[in-house]
Amino acid sequence: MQTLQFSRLVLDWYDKFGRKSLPWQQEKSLYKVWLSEVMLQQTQVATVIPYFVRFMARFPTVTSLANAPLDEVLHLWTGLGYYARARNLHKAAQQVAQRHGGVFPQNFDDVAALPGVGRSTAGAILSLALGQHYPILDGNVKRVLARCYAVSGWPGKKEVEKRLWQISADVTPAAGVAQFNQAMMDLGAMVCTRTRPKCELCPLKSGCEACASASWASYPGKKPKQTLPERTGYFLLMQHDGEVFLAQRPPSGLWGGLFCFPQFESEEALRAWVASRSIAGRLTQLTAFRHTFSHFHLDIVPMWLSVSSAGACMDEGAGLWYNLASPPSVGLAAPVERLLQQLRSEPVPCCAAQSNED
DNA sequence: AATCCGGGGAC
DNA sequence: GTCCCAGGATT
Repeated sequence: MQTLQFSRLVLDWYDKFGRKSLPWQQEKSLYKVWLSEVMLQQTQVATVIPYFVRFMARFPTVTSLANAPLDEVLHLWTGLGYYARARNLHKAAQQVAQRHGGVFPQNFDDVAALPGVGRSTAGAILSLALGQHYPILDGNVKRVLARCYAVSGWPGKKEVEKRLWQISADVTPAAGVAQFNQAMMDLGAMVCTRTRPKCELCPLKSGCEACASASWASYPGKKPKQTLPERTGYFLLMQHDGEVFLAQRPPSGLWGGLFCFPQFESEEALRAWVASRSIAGRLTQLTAFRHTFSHFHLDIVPMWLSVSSAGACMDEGAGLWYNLASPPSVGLAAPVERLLQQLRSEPVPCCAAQSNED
């Protein structure tokens, strides 16, 4: 299919069926588009919307975001995942404030230099907000192009990704880039879906190689699957009245900057930690559960401990006594949030309440 | 080039 | 349960 024909079909389809009323499409600005694009990395639209609305209400400008404490940014990000995005977002806002006088940059290299912004996100920001001529390559575009041009192989492979970028650049028109790029994402999300694509509704039906051969299921190629390793984590739920102790994770890595229960690789290590601090009380094991990451399973064993006084725990790194009734604005990992919720609904776990096990 | 980084939705 | 999603940073 000619590239000019390709873009015309896509643009005509966008006029009729494309999305034009998403929150970040209203009174469009570089700041809104940037924020939405970062939130949308590896995250679906429906999940992002409430987070985006809360963020815009709390941080209406890039400067207000730059001036906020990182803990508050992480707090608003809690549950959205990939927390490095929030740390990068905050750092990028400060970069805009310092290097660009609080005005979001409009030059590709400046935008791509912001932490958390790569080639695709930079292209999306400048094309969607300003109509600058840049291609994008997100999961939606990859799927549409891989099928239309029968590009085989997993896009995680360098060679495959390079080919898709080339095609994306080829089909992206000089005029109407904003509508075109939005349309490609809409097509991937609404028509050219992962399973059961609605080919009869697709403007590219006539030229799509996968449709012609009924082979949409083969594109894009799947990631070679691996069995996830299993690990066990013992969480210490140390409680004093209505407060539980949380320690802050190191700034980078898994759950970076978030507040979590002190975690140990074994029950012995946990007991040793408690004993070395002369903390008295009886440990009670709560119901264990599994939390799965993209690259391993974590079996979590919560160990509850009631203590008589709150203190003497601020030894290594930042820690805080988290008040269950009036929670501070800090970032929490999903399983920690879950356990805190459990403590709220069952203030005194089973056997510690001197009740029988049945 | 390969690995790391989450949580949730769709199925 | 599995797969994958509006990817980027790190090594």
